[in-house]
Amino acid sequence: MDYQFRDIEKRWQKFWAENQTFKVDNSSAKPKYYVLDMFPYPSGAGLHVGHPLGYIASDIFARYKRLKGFNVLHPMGYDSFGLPAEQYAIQTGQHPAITTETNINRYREQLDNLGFSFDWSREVRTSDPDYYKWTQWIFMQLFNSWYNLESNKAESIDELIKIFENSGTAGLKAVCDDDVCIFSAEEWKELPDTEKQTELLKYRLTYLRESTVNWCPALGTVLANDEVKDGYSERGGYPVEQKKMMQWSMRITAYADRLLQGLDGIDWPDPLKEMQRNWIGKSVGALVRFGLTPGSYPGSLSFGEGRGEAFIEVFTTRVDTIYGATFLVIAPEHEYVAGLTTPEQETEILNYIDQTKKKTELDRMADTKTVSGAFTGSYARHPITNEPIPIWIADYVLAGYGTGAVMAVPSGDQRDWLFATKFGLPIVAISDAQTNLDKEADSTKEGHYINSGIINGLKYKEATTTLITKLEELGAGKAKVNFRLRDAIFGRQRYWGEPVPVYFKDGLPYLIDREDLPLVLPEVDKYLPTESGEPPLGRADNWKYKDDLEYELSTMPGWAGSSWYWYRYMASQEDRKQDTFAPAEAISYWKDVDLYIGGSEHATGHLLYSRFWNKFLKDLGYVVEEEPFKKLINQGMIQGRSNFVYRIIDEEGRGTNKFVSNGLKSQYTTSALHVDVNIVMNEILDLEKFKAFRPEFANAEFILENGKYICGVEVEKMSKSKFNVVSPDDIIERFGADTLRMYEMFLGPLEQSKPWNTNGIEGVFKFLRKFWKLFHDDEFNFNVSDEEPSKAEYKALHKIIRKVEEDIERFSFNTSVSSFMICVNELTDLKCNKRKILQDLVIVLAPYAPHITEELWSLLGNAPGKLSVAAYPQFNPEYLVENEFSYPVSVNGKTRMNLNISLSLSQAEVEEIIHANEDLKKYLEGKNIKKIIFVKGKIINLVV
RNA sequence: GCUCGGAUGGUGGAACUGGUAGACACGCAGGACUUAAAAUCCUGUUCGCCCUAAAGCGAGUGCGGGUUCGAUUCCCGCUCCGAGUACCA
Repeated sequence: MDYQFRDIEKRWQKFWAENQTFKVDNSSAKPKYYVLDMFPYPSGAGLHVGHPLGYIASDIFARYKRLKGFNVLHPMGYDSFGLPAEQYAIQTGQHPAITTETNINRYREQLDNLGFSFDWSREVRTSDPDYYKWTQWIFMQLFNSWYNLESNKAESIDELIKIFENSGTAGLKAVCDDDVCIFSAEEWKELPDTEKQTELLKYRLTYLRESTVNWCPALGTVLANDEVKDGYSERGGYPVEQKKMMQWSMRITAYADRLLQGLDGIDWPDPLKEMQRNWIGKSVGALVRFGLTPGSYPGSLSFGEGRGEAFIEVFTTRVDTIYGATFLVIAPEHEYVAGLTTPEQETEILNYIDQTKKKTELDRMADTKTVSGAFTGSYARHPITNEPIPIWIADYVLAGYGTGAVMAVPSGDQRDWLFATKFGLPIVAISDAQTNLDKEADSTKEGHYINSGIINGLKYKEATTTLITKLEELGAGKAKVNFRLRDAIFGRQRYWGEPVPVYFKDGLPYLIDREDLPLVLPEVDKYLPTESGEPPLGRADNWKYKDDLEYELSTMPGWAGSSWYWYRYMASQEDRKQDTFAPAEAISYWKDVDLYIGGSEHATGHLLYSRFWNKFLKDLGYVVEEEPFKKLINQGMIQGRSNFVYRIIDEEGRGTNKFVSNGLKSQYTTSALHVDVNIVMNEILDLEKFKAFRPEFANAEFILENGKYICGVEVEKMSKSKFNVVSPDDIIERFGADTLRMYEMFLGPLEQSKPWNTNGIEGVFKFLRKFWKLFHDDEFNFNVSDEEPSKAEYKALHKIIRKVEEDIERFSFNTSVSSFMICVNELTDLKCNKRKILQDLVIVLAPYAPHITEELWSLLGNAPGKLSVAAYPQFNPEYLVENEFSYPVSVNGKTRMNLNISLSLSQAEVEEIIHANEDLKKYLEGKNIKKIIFVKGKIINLVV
């Protein structure tokens, strides 16, 4: 029989499922290897051909590692909470759980058709109560923890209470809110319980606090920073505004430094690490206080009382430029603005604030060129020179970063320079290396300081340390590290997410008892906010803890369930009966993910949150590794490739039913129409299928070139409306899963983005048929010989054994597909049907094309299903040893001819051959050979 | 603006530490088999020059320069495309 891929693939997929071929144990004499894919959100559209790219790569890797003798954990699951199912529920009333279930079944079918070697017994679904029980449990651990900067890790809140009881806040180094109280042990003990709880909330790693959030009215929920793109929601593209709300947050900032440092030790793509570094945004600098002498401003600022004079605190990364600070700028939202504004300036300031408020986030971003601001009328004192410094407000200073106030150094900072120039403020040079100050600012760190009091004549490094010491002496400043990273908002006013396991008493949040987990999502009549604007959970009947206390109505964000899921996979079905998210033995066996494959769009979301939760769980001793994902590969995005037909437009500008081929379209007035890519092959339109594509095309006429209708091409996002979605199901139906797997790899480097193009898939299909043919005679009878292979046959085999090893280890899957083709072409030419060659070749190819190789493996008489645990053949370099090499001989770097020369010869002997060679003479034309470059096994180059 | 990628035939791409540029495949052209088509197989296919072929010559990895016996690969300067990020003090 010819290669019957449909029958073979179905049969082996069934065999693997029935025999649980890829089920893995949590213990083994073999070394462990954990290969993980980013689990999908099961969307209603199903998988398109771009989705499996990463899964195919990871499956090849997992299968290869099994052959190499590893105990491989390779699981799959679903990130099944999310907005689309809920939006669908709002429109149709269908419960999101039902939609999700349907979509998951469809995904599963599609994944099964690709022949992946997942251990499905370990599947997880984040929306499953047995799973989100543990998401809620982790939330509870975070609530019960604080971050101790002394030990530099998270500790139990009970420890903090003990500290308060023993010594109050004295000497405490903790990550906490800015407004924590200072108290002694005695004062603490005197506090009523509600106040104790209020205070503790300021330390908890997940906490409730009034904060400015990204509110999306259209979605009716808050969004995290990474879910907002250019002022619009990432999902749906709705406008997002800033709003103050009581919100659950995660104190990820406590881990900022560890998240930054951890990047150095992990094998991730550099651009991705760089994105995380930028997102964390560490800047090293100083906090400096500019004093406000009582009477120098009109308002009565109460903030300084009892603690010395009032001051404005600024953050700067260039404390060395402090002598160049000629004014201060504070954000329009800064809390002192009202207190600092003099009566004369009041109108101007109020106008300016008004103006700023009207600007949307987007305007503010787009319009970075216009300089605007207003003078408060008040002055602060320079901390070192005591000179009076005017205080301005301007919207280029952001309330949310640093202290919301900056010292403006117009000679060293371009924005400050523009501001000073516009408003006529002084620009003072501070370095002898500064040039062109009348044209622009110069932020150089070179040169020696001038006009700079105690640092005159010094260079950058000494100046900085000198100043910080001085400021500390004066009590006017200190070194400070600032991060751009904000705490992560954790609540969503949505239905389809994990309920927060919290109830309220006297307005304060308390955790439910652990025994009451999971807190199961209640039924609601509608998936919309309540009439009073409460989240959908407010609609649930009797949604009260112990029938009495109000539950939290927000649910958790999409990233909650995905921030720890790789640990749940470590728990087998048996393990999941235990009362733990994963047994300690399983965690200490699997430890971490050795290889993680997924898209780079998760750089500042999932991949950062996961690292945060992992570090937290490590602090508490539940997991063993500081970093969860040792090696990470970003697969490229597969874009769509749209095809177009060109409809001719008549004189009146109406579309006709006549279509012109791409090459001739310039001779007519046309409009381009998307045409379904599935009826186009190699840009040639299938005319009959086109006529059937839509009723109005049934009588379409065509103007052809060379008898064919050639379509236009453009690269766009893959989407239904562009008719460029290619489904893996169709490809598998036509060519089989093995062909699809190999073709997706053959398309190009894994990490590179590329448009999907079905042109060329036949090359891979032909390859598999040729491979099948090696094992069969012309009548397709299985025909394998036990004869001893020739040297050439061994050579072909061992070349591929080594090549595939090298390629897989460096994730270069496309090149090994080429090499397989070369190998099969060679063996076909050699008419090789020797078992000793073919059996090993079956093993080497198995990770790429698992179905056809399983079939041939059992046809060769081996135990069915044991291919996946066969041993990868041992590479023997002896078969590749050559004693002659065809040297390219070049003259002045230009290759002229090839010469077969024994590899054992020395340079002197080779030179002799060169000098004696007649054919070379014509290239020399009497010129003298100055030098002969000879690289053994590579090249001979004559310099003349 | 800043950061990070990338640019090689008609197309996808290969060339791993500087050593024969264009592997492998698609497409295209021609041929064999066939009544015909499909399938399969064979030959050619970077561009230019030479009537054609063989042979040969010249150019050639976005552009300009450099290092080197030798550069797709290393260095400097630019152009274009893509991604991320943005008054971050």
